[in-house]
Amino acid sequence: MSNEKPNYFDLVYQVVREIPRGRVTSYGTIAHYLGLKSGARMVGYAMNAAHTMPDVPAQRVVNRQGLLTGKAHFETPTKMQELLEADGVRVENDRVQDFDKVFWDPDKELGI
DNA sequence: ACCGTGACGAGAT
DNA sequence: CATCTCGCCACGG
Repeated sequence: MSNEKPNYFDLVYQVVREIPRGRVTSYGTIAHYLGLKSGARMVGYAMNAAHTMPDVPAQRVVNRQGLLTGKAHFETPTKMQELLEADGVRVENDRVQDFDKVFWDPDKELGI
């Protein structure tokens, strides 16, 4: 049944919108939450098109190391860091400080 | 219709 | 411990 194909892009946007201000998460975490074990790339690619979607704080999504790998895709290379700092997240040398403290886990926060 | 590429991650060597 | 390779889905050429 389920003739509908799972549109992961949309699912990713839904999750990203739930990220609270001052928190961040990783591509792989979102992917895992959606059931994609190794679909982290998909999440990143979805973010590439996120600028077409409103209310999608892509700056709150970083890689597993807490690095702002996608900063180059923002309006300006420093925009991502500025947005994060505006959220209250400390960023230094393109890396989120206290990453484990500001980390937002959907499995934990939203529940499974 | 086919192939390559892409804001990543985990496992293998 | 560092490096390499494969896998995941979608989209462009």
